[in-house]
Amino acid sequence: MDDASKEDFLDLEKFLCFSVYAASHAFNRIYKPLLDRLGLTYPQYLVMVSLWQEDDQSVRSIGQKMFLESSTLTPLLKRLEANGLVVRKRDPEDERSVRVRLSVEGKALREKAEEVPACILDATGLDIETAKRLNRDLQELRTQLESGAKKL
Amino acid sequence: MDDASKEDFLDLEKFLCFSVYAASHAFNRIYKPLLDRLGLTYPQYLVMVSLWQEDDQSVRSIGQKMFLESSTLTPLLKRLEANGLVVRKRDPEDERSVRVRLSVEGKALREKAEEVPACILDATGLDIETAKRLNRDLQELRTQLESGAKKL
DNA sequence: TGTAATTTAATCGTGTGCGATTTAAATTAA
DNA sequence: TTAATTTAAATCGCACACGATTAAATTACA
Repeated sequence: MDDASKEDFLDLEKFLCFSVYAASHAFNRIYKPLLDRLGLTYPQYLVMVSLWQEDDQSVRSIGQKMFLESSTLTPLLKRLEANGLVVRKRDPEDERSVRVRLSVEGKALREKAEEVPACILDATGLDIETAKRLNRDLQELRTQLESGAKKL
Repeated sequence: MDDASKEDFLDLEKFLCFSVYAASHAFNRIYKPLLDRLGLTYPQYLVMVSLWQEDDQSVRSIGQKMFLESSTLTPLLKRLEANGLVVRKRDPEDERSVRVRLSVEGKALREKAEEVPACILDATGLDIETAKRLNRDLQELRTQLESGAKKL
């Protein structure tokens, strides 16, 4: 590797991983004022979105969709429960599993949350098509990284 | 908004923010085994990359490049110092500022870290051109989000 | 000159995230 | 049927990440 390439490898701006990292934080920051009004954090909001799409999921199911461990989800779900948005209950069919259900308040919050995605899309400054393309590329990237993880 | 669009807005997979969020975690996970060998976490690695590119920076300077607050950086830098990779010292010219310098060990670690970016690029399964394009798109997105943040 | 405003790190509290371990329940094997 | 294995959550320790606040140094300016 020549010196120029070495410099390239050390230029933070050229790190794809860094761009993803920084963009993720930027999203977090832009969501914050909107989600504060709903009394949600960003990961909590994503869990609620998942539950609005499909109520009554197991912790495991939510974890698979969000790529999170129970060690992350359990405390988060407990906080949502403490805030009265969901109810956690062992599945009588399989006592290992915990079902997460929306409460009345949790369902009601959906109305207030409906304006959020449009606000965000607006803030990205992207047209729908570009957003969709970027979305696809990132999903592919994530899939690749997950399959690549085994080799390292 | 008709019902179909409403469903769209609730499909987690269609959330650009979620794709970024998930890809960011995926990067984190794939870096872990590589960085464990160097005794670094992922954010610590990014700080080291910044210092390898330009040694002797203030906390402020690192924060600006990485879009992080001192509340995040100070403990992280203290850990790097505890591990003998950097030295933190008040700037005699301006006592408000803290200069962060690589130690001999910190400089030496660069050799061992040189193989990392190639491993990662390989794991993304992307060719250089696609990686560069995605990188540019994400940088633009971040810039947009930052300027959009003021409006919300 | 002296006081107000600004800048820079650090500190604190809250909430993720993850790996390793633990506990309990369910499934499979012997 | 018991025993071994697997699975699902929860728990624990550690490391970010941020907002709010604080303390100290510097700068602005009246």
